[in-house]
Amino acid sequence: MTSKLPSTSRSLPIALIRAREGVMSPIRDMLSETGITEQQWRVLRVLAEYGVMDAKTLADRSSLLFPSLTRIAATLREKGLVTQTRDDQDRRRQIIQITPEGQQIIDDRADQAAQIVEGFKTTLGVENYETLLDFLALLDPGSRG
Amino acid sequence: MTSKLPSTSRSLPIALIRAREGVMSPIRDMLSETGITEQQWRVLRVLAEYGVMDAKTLADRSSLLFPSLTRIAATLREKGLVTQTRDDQDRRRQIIQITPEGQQIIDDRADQAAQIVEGFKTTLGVENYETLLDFLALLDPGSRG
DNA sequence: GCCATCTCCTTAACATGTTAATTATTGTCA
DNA sequence: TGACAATAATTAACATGTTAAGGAGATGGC
Repeated sequence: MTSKLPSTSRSLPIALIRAREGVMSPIRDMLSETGITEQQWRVLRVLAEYGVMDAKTLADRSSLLFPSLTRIAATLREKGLVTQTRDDQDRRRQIIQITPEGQQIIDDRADQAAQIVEGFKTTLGVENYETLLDFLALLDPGSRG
Repeated sequence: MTSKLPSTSRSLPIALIRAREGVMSPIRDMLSETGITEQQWRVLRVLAEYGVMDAKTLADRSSLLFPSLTRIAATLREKGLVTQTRDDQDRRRQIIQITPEGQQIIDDRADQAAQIVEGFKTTLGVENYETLLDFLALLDPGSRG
């Protein structure tokens, strides 16, 4: 088979990068006032949604590699937005929990973030938006059978 | 308006990250043998497709921020995969060109990379694949009206 | 020509992505 | 039990993402 590469203007990886940049740009603008990064925001959101959990689960749910999460957790601890304690049953595990201060950041920005998302739903149309999420899930090996 | 954030399991930014990871993982595996990174590959591909160009255009077409491109170009120069010369007409501009060694890397892996892409087309179906690219373009402010 | 301004590029500083090595703890099985 | 494998987390090293600042060259109005 002598297939040829698609033009970079029609490349899936590049399209994913550009779409991500388009989506994250207004979110980053919103977060710039809070002093936390996009990834720190993501970790706090997962903790707010699911509650306390161990670091490995948190990394998975936040779509972060473990070394990244280790650093981000340290930063969030310094900011007083999460606490980290060792699990007594399995002393390898670190249990991470959001603090009231961390929860406050989520609460303060949830509406604004939701409106940004609504804007993209409007851009694509609600039906296309859901279809897009389905297609993206198919590209994620973690959500395929 | 008291909108609520979508669950992180149905979050567009996270879905984009996970999809990108799913797509790039096999490409990174392929590139690991060559000693170049995903971004260096992207730069070489753009240069191979469009030919010689200035650094700003290269950054745009590669979807890289300028500071990143500066570093990547330096790395590729050290590897002997590109050359960089100052533009005589506009001495602010840096002209970047792929070398035969750089072109060889593209040529050696083009078929393999194309087959990886074909795999995703099969996963989604050709029609859905094209629809996905269209949706992603709508999220990219650089390609909207 | 001169100055303000803009553009292209580089550098710096910090955060994250990525892979590999290391440590501490737990689980397994002969 | 004791050796060995597996797991959770950290650390290290290097590349990139991101924002801000700075340097060099071009541009336009006066």
